Amino acid sequence: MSATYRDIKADILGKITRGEWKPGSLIPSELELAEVYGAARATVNRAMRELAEEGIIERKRKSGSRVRLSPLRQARFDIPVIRHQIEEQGRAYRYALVRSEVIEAPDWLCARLSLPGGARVRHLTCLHFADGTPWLHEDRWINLTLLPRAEAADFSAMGPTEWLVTQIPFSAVEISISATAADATLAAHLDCAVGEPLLMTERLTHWDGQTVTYVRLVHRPGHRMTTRY
Amino acid sequence: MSATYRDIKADILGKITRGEWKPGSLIPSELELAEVYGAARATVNRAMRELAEEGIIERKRKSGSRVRLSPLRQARFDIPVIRHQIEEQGRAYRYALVRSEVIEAPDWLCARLSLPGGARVRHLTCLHFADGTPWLHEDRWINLTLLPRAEAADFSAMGPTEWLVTQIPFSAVEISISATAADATLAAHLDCAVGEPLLMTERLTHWDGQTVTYVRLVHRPGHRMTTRY
DNA sequence: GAGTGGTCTAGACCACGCC
DNA sequence: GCGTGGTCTAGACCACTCG
Repeated sequence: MSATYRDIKADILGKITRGEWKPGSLIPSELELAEVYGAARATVNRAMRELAEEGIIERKRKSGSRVRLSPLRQARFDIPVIRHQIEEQGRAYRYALVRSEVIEAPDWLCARLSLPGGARVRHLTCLHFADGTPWLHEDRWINLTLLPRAEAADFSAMGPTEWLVTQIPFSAVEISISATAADATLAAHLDCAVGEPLLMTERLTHWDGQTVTYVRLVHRPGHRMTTRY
Repeated sequence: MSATYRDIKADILGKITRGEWKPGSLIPSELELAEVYGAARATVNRAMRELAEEGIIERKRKSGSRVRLSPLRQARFDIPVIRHQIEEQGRAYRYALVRSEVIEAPDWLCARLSLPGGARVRHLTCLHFADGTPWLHEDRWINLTLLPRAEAADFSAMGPTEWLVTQIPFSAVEISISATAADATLAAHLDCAVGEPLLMTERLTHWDGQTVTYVRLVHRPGHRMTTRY
């Protein structure tokens, strides 16, 4: 009798995946579908809206809704808390602080963070292990002008990522993924050969228009980021 | 007077980013917020639902909604159509078919695609250029058992990706990102040194429970995937 | 049991975008 | 203009879950 928005969404998605409604073709209007399914228009609207958000259909006022030609626009990757990611695999997590210093930001960092020359930053190098083998190398820079508390904080037991989420309420983030070659330091820390290709994630965290912290995470050799949709 | 769900969402997000509502703390119920904002509960519900989808808050029946402790769960990356990605930069797109063959799937491919031994596949190697410089190397395998039309298709002018979207209505996809080292072939095609670290995207496309196609996209040296949220 | 979110309805008005 | 999606409302019932 009463179709839920999930039923309707699944049914429409079925018609698309089975090829009954082909890419580029027009889908009946919300009013028509509401009648077909015996539901309110708001219910049909929610089903269609979610399909649009997922990149399966395109909607335009007056012209109606169409099945998208290229079936997708975006992929979502989970950003795990490192400790959880490792523990979910049933492996033991261990954290180690390798190096900690307070310095004047080098030029490349000033450029990256839009900092004035001579700004002081805390620079940390940390390692994350899974069952004793290196999992992730973390190079973290914290802007002390914006977060002076970071100068005195103790990162020997708690990693900077975990500490930072307790300090910064919420923030705009820019994430970048690329490939890099292991230099001597990375090779030693990640237990791999110099020159080995490694997956690198960089994150810039903004707050109130300024950059609070920059982190460069280099994953163990062979690491993959995977997602389904 | 009348607050839209966008207004409400922005206002709540503001309270969270400004630290008025701290991570872990309880947010007023929908009913209370509806009164505060002078809106219907459905309107508040939509604002809160979207904040939950974006990983900003957590909701549970009876216990209510809380600001998440770790402010995020996922990042979205746009999956561009290569041609568009290049043309949006104001650069000229060019496609080239490097190699095409129909073969029995090698063992590693059978394993990856859950194919029976001896299954025939079409294997294509293509290059995508931006302003004449190599942008992306594409290694594509198409399961001919599921898509026999692919055997006769001509990929000299149209890339397999563009052709496939016209053939497969919609599909489940698995995406994987990793770092790889350039071998001699890749180095020649992408005009870089052997051993250079390169970002690789792999995609498995399923249809009706079976794998239709597998593609390995290797990006030009220094390529970054970037997103904000 | 009772509070909270999850969803549906019927109706309404608005905004965009073709014609 | 007018059709389509975008959103809001007021009210309702249900489902989960905590005490």
